[in-house]
Amino acid sequence: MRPGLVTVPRPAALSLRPRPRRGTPRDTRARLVAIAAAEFNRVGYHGTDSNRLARAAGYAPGTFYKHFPDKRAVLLAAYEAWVTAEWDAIARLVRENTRPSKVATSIVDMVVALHRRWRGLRASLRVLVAEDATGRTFYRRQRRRQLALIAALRSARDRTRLRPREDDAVLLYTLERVCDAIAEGELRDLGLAVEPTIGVLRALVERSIG
Amino acid sequence: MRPGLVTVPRPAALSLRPRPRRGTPRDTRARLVAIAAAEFNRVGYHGTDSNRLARAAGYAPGTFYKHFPDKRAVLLAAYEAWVTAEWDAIARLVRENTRPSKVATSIVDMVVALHRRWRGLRASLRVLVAEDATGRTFYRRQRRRQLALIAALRSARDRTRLRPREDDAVLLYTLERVCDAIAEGELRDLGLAVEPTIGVLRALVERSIG
Amino acid sequence: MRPGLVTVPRPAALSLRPRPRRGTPRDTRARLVAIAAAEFNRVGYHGTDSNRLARAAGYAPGTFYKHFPDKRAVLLAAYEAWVTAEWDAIARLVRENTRPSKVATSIVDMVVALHRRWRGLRASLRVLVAEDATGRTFYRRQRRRQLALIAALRSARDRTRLRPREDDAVLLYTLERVCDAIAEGELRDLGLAVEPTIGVLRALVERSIG
Amino acid sequence: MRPGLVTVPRPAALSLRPRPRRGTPRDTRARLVAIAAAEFNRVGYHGTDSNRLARAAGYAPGTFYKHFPDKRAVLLAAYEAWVTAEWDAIARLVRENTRPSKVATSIVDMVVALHRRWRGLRASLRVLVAEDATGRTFYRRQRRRQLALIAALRSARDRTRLRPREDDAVLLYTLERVCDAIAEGELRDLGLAVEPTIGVLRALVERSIG
DNA sequence: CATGAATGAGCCTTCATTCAT
DNA sequence: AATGAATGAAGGCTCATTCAT
Repeated sequence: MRPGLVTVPRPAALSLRPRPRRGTPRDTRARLVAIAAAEFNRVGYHGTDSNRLARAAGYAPGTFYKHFPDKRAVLLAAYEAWVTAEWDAIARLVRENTRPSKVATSIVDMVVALHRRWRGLRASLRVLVAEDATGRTFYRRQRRRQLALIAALRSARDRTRLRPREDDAVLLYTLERVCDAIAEGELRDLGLAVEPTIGVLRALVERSIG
Repeated sequence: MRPGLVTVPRPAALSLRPRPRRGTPRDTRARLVAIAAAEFNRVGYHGTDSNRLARAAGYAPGTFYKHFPDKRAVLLAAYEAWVTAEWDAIARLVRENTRPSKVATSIVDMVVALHRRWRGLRASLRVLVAEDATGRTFYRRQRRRQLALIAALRSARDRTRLRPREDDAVLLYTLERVCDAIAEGELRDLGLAVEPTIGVLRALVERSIG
Repeated sequence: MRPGLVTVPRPAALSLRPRPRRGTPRDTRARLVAIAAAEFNRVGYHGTDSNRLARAAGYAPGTFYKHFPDKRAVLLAAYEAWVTAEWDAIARLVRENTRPSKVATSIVDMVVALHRRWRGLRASLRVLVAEDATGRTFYRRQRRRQLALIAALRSARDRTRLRPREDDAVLLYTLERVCDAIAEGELRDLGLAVEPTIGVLRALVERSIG
Repeated sequence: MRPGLVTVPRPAALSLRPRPRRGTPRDTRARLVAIAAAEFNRVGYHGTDSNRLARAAGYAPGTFYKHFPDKRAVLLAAYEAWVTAEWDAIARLVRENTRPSKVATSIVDMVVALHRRWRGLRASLRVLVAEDATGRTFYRRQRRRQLALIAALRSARDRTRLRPREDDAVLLYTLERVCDAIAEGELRDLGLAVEPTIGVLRALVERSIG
């Protein structure tokens, strides 16, 4: 299954224009976010031109700025949708499986797949985090959510053992960084095998969950 | 001791001018790299403009382009100096200590310190890696060097045990990412304690070395 | 009658601003081309800077680049308008007159007048032809059009005699080069009389048409 | 025989350096002019960088400006050498032949060959003429010399018939322009045959001389 | 709600020229 | 005579953003 980021509403009626012009603000906004995710993913934050982005979504430049205060804002919206999708999926996997090793495997596999699919979007966000205070703040809020989620996931399984939250954070960073490296092709360029590396990650996650 | 990145040669003779007008290309280049490192560190890659950078180093814009083909090139030069300095320091620590736990501690402390001092420079490089193919290639070459270094360090201590290089890579990524998080203040924002996190890193490194 | 190159549309409504802020792209483009023609004519290709050009037309620099991919493109547009205007005029003269000597005289007079008026624009194009492959291609396309036009003009008058196209080309080059010399004041500097020279041209053209 | 523009003195002694550093001002100047001719011919006036030019001749940038007030001056020097060489050759041909048709043929052939060989240098001069008053003045002085030479050549053969100098000028312009067209490949792009065109030129020259 | 023409600050880069050695 | 490090004015082009319609 191709991991979709944002669901774009289909136009009710057919028209010659690529996209319907009038619509609810919600739909317009969703379309812009979806296109933005694809564009950032494809050419990066600075490689994405807000005018082109609007046109690609079937709108004029001005329309874009009616829905977002600035270019940064769409990236944050797109990224937030991405994080939400990722963690919904993870939560689902946890719910649907009981065996820790199975859970760990499917989580790592999914995270790798998502990072592969959205590596450009993630890189764009990293750029924003590096350059922009707002981006930074946003990013940390996401992290806090993730940390809370992890804690919740584990406490649902095992109420007695109390791992320090610092361990969770380190695991989170490791998972993220290594999956990025896999997605970017860094491992291959380093002459390293991907499967064993994924195996290392699975072991780490399993130990954390188990 | 504040870890310095590049040593700028002092002018041999005193002069009324703020900077010597003529010097060896080596010195000029070194000055430009030093200033560039500081500027990138302070305001990031896109926040640094090549004219200001040259002026800050005491030169005219054209001088900059006599020494570097473009803005990207100074960042790579500055970053390379940084990496070299970091790994020289690590190698020194390894050489000077015998007890694994002591080595691990001093390595982690030093890496944390360097990441703290040069967090903006590192972020700049990350931006370039995200946006530019040359930056990417350069980055991976650095990584390969690091991996080779790690392998060399360990084989010097223990020839029998063969850890897969994949483990080293994961450790490297973890160390880097977590140190960046510490340097950027992410941990604090997450309500996590820095010391225990550093403790986790020390343990990881020690296990890898020991 | 002063030969005009491009007619710039007047704004429909009066406004306090020196220029209308919004207009159809067609009008804006036409204004830019008209100003560009005048600027290139006045200070040459390298003497014209795109920002000043835009300002002279009442626009900001960015507006220029919304209408032309680069500076070269306006020159080509302006020159094309010029060539078209010139040959429309020539075709009109041919249509309106029957006596070959009359036709030859008015053609030469007009060409001299146009070259005088637009000598700087022509010189700018020559610079581009000398320096730029695209300029060269463009120039030759114009030439082909001219050659085709000449052939058409003559065949309309005299179907039997077949002059080789090489003769037409030589005539074209001669006419162009000598008119440029007149326009640039070369003849005067050479101590030559303009009228007799024009007489030579008339004779050549008449022989070609007759 | 490859038409040479400027004869460069050979270094008296062998050395590891590409060129001897010290020499008479005359030699240095000649070397610079020779290299400049080649560079302008290859990449045009604006495409030639005075620093590179100096280096190509084996000197430092400053040396160039010790011998020429500016970049323009070398172009003029190189072009003057070219014109002199061309007209020396023409004068020689006239002296060596008696039959007008033979003279005309060899003149046209040689002019075509020279224009082919030095088309870039000629184009560079045209650029300067278009953009620079000094270049213009210089160019006209050359023309005056040519006109005087033509008059001298003819009067040596035929003292009775007095062709107006205007005719000579028109012939000169035609010859020049058409040879440039041949050299630049314009004719080929126009689908015209070169040989017949050269034939037209020969006929014109012969009629003028005869 | 949507449009899209217009904005303009900003940035990188070039290259002819100088001058202290 | 030659050097070559340094200069700095200049200019082409981008793109996030605005605002009148």
